[in-house]
Amino acid sequence: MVKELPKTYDFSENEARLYQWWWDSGYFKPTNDPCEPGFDPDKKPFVISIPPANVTGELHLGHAMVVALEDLMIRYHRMKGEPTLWVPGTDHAGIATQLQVEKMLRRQGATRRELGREKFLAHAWAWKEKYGDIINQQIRRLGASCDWSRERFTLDDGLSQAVREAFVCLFEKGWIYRGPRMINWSPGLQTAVSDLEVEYTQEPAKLYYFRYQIAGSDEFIPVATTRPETILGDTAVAVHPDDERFLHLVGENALVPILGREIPVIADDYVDREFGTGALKITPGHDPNDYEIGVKHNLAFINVLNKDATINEKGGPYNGLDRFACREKLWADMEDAGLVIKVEPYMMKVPRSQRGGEVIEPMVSTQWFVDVKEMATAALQVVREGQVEINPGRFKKVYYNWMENIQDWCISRQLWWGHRIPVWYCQDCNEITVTREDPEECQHCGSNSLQQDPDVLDTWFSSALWPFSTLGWPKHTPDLTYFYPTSVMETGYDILFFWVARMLMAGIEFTGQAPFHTVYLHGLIRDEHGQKMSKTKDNVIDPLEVMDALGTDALRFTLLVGSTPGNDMSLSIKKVESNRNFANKLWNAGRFVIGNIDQIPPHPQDTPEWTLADSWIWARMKGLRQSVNSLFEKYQFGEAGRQIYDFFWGEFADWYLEISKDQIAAGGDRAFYTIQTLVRIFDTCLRFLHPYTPFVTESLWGHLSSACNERTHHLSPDGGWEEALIIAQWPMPLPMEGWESTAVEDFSLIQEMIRAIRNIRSEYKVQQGQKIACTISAGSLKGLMESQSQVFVSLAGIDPQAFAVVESPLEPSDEHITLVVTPVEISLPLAGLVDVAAEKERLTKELAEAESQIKRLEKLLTGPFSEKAPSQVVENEREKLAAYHETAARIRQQLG
RNA sequence: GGGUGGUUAGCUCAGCUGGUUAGAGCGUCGCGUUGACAUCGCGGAGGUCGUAGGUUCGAUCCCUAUACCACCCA
Repeated sequence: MVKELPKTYDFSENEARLYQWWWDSGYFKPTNDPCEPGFDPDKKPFVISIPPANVTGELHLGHAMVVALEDLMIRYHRMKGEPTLWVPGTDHAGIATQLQVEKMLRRQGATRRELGREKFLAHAWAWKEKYGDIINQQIRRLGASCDWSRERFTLDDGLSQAVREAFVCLFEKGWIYRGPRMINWSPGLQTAVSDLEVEYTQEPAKLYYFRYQIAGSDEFIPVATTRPETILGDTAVAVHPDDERFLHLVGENALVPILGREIPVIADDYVDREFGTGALKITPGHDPNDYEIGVKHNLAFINVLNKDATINEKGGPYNGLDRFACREKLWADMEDAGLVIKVEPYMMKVPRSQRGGEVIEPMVSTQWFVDVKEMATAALQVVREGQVEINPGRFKKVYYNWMENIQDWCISRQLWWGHRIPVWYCQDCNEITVTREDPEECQHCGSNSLQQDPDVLDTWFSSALWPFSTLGWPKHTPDLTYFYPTSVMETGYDILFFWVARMLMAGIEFTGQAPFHTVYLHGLIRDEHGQKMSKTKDNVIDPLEVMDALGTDALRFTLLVGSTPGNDMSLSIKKVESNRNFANKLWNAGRFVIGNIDQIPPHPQDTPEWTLADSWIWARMKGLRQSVNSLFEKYQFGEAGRQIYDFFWGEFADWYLEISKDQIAAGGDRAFYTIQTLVRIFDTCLRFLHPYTPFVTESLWGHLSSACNERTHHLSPDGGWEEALIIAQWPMPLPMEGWESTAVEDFSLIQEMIRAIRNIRSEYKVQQGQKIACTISAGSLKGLMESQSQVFVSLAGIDPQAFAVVESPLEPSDEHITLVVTPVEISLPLAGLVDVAAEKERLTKELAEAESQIKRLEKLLTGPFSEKAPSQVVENEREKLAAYHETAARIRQQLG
């Protein structure tokens, strides 16, 4: 006897316990492990490396989406019996973590610079030790079935070695170089950032018009700029070569306002004659476009900014002023000097830091870069040739476009937290030494006065190696040999360039193989009105709060079923609530099934005589098995989940469960085979749902399997009950046997009839419990209808004493309501209730509808349709027409 | 400037190789609670699938143009 299950599903009681049990039982580890005895290298594994979360970060919905999708894939493949590995881990997140540690230090009254590098790093590690596991605990709460014994961190020794190896390899190939280039400088963070870390926002600004005086002349060139402070770094004035207004001035010198420095007037067709005044000031030191022109015309490069974006000594009287204060001051001075023409309001794209939002300054600075051209070509090729699939496919275009126009990657960061650049400068010969092991002496002159480059690498440099560095690369470990390349890379489309593209480049370069065969990209999660979630809008949904309130399963199901690949989704608590309800519905259906197991007779007396409902639900389940499996193969997890949901709730719970009550009450073989069917269908539902809602399904399945085991082996699935649902066999499609479509058609008719009766009961306000009489005119379907009498009695509230089936058509009568459900008619003698006029109207309306359909179909079938459309389609329409003819005839007869 | 996605019921979204009466959840309206489930059941209302053309026997779906929204790249 099974213990009584509570009336509502209590997720809080199950989640942590089940998770621990799964882990303790070793289910998260690959079944075929190259480090264990009995390993079979020929079995194909399914492998995912998790997108590493920021080690000091907190769980947000983006993580929840990643985990839900990846855990779904992992659990699905595990249930299919494949050796499955999901590698978890975290990222040191250079800037983010360093900022957090600095913030903490500031509260303690210390700064990074005061402490010095070593002490600061000690604090950072301490911080990581303290907070670094929070995110992993939160990921566990989502049910992530990753192999925690293989957890990695980007600053681990092994991964650091991988970074070192990768850097040295690229350096030796000549693809890593150091030099002054235009970069994006973040004054607040005091570091360079890559192009990808800069966002451009459209903002109202001003366009400043002023005079560029020509030296030794009264003439001037009017120029416009959005950033007057950069005037201090101007090294030319450019005009268009065809611009007759200024052509005579080319070759002359212009005077930089206030500073009085002389700079050349040059001609270049880069100048847009339509924009501003048609002439351009050139600041090669502080504008990417001007930089190009500066290189082309061999202009001087003047950097007028300090690292904190104050003006340096090149700015003369403005030395020490903040960039924006300088803008004001310089402009005021120019006004006094009579150089100002006008100021206009102007919308401009302002470059802002992706982190923090401060205005980024383009600046020439000496940094380390990777020349990625060759790697990009290779990474482009694997996608073009289909070795790597990107899903949804439209992102291929985006990927191509990016890869084809890729720029060199600035990889040095002026931070302390990260992988230090493995380059040593010799104090004696000025040569550099780049080695895999920390060098004792200069490779060139043997001197031991070496100084390591102070900078660290972009965090994405180590992330790019993630799929193989986590498996042991550069060592040839058993894990790397067996599990690499991995299978699917699942992540948000927002990091396609940041990460996916770079992993492909690095993977091919360092291992000779693309790191995965499939890229699956999900969308962003927005609030219920499609707005981006942000703290300022106060519309952030915290996944932890949602899990506390409604359960992990509800959140996961919502994320998985509410989204389509690559598309953003709107999330609302209401949606999660309705999926919490779904979990509860599952629970209660489970209570019913489990609670009935002890009603099953020990043995069947005979071979099964299936009822229509039995056959129908089994046929529908077979359809579901095919559909779900084919959808999973196409990564259509949302649609698959929806279909399982609909089947479970709309067909199994709403119909079969109700019918099963009578069939169980009948006892004997009827009860035996009904309970067997209930168990089998419910078991299959749990298996299908497990990747979506692992906790409630595992919990129920445990109760189900033990109840069945205690009762009889007749309830066991083929192969018996596994020890846990997480490792139970995934339901594969079953071959069709030919009887299925008839069962589905017949039962659909019964459903339609029952709905028609319920509808009329509702319209005529018949009390819920009141049984009514019913006569069915069934023609050749008399046998079928008689066999379903109990179904009508139970589901349509029919009085069993007054249920009759006749072959002949029904006589029209004012005492009865007649429902035409072709090919049958139902007569309900609602004594005293029948509103004759209303009935006439209802039937007339139905007739009109049928006639209009007849008209439409006749027109269709006499037209070119019947010749051009496939015969099956035409046949379907013919059958419909015939049915409408029949319906119309029956209604006409009733109308008299 | 180049590109991508979206526009379907009051709201949020499905609808995957074009098949002829377009689905769900939530909301809404009516009825209903002593044995699986009120975190529920039964029933109803609600959409000329952004607009205009085109292809086709047939278009929410394909093509062209266009409007609006969002995003990406420069």
